[in-house]
Amino acid sequence: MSKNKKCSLGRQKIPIEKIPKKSHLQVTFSKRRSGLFKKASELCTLCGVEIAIVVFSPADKAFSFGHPEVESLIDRYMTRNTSQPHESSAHHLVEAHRNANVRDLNMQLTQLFNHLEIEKKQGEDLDHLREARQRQFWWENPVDDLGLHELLQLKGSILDLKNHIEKYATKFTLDHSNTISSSVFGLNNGLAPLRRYETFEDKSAVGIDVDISIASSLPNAHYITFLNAYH
Amino acid sequence: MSKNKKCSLGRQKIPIEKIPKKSHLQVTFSKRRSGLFKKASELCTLCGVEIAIVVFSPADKAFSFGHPEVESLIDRYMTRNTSQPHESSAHHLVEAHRNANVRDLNMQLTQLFNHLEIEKKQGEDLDHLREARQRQFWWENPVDDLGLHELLQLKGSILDLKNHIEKYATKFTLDHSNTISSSVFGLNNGLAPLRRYETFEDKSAVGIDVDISIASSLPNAHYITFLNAYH
DNA sequence: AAGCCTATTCTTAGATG
DNA sequence: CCATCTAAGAATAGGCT
Repeated sequence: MSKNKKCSLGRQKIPIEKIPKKSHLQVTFSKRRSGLFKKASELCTLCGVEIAIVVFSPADKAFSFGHPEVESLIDRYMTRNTSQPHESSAHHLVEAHRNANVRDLNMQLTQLFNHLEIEKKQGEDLDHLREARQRQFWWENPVDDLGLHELLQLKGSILDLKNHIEKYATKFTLDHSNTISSSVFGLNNGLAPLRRYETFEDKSAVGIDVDISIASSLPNAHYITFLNAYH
Repeated sequence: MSKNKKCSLGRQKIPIEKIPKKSHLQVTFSKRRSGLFKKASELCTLCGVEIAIVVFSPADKAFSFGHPEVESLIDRYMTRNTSQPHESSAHHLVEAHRNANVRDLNMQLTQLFNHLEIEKKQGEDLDHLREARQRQFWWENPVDDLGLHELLQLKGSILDLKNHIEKYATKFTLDHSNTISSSVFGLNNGLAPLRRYETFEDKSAVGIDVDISIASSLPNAHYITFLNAYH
């Protein structure tokens, strides 16, 4: 509580551009981040809306705000946003920065450009998805769509699999009463005891398994199943 | 430009609680949303950080702001956040609302409670993941870990599959020169022509496919593959 | 880094076009 | 719905602790 002279000039106007001084930047980041989260919180209560914010600091540290919770909102966003054109993002970006200065306009441009790329990528992904489906059920296609080569390959794979299984079946009968602890999986990292395997009740379910087996081996299988899960 | 009297009382203080009047709420939502996005934009440029915001209106309409883009930031958040405890979210929630009123404190409580549930769910999910892995490769387990029942079921499934394939192979030889257009898939919605199937070059790859086939049919397979893709 | 202070700038409630 | 005006209220830069 120093009461000498005017100890502060009060708030100074600063240009909206990258703050050069690092210590200064850190303080501003902290203060404005709090402000942002507070504004978000107020918007939540005032208007009864749901908001998720994710911030990555320059040091790549993650900060987040979410009401009711970040994850569920992200899920909701992904479901609708990855499957249909997101007019809202582009539209409201524009409306949000109606009075924006040149720097903000630049950022809008960047974002719109990114959106373009995303849309393009989405289109390609849809193509890949279709391609993958095609491959996934290719052996259910009308046979005249398949070459002899493919059918021979399929037969070979199935024979391989049959041999694989028969090997284990044989081993089972020979090796019936042996007890070796199963350390085959490197997954049990002491977090919890592996639960014992539960029997398959439904044989037909196993049959269905085999039907979709080939999808799992596609190079982009992870992405495809991700899309499936969120569509 | 009415210059009669004092035409405006200026800004009035409003309590931070749900606005009852709907038209009023809509205006406030629009204004404050713009303000929030502007603040976010300024924080981006001032501190060189990356921010994603997702807002769901009461009418469940989605608005978003993102620099550089919402999706990539969400991905980054998910990768690190779903695999390790998110101290930042809880911690900074508290710090952000240091001067919060009772309502805000309530919201914090809600969020922390949600976090608890998420952590619990995460733990359960990890368990399920391990369980699923166990099932996924169950037929690669040492045979003494499998019951006779399971081995018989597996044999049955494989025979089914073999018959399935042989049916198509037979159809192929009988039906060789026939040409039916393949409208088997309801997926080609006029967006792009379906690309022709490309031949499998590697027979061993098909063998591997079958190895992981059973995973795709688990009830929670989508979730599992999602986790795989994002870890 | 976290809190406080203060002068100043920024945001926005309410009314109006 | 969108823009504008006004003045009160809120946020915050800079400084200090």
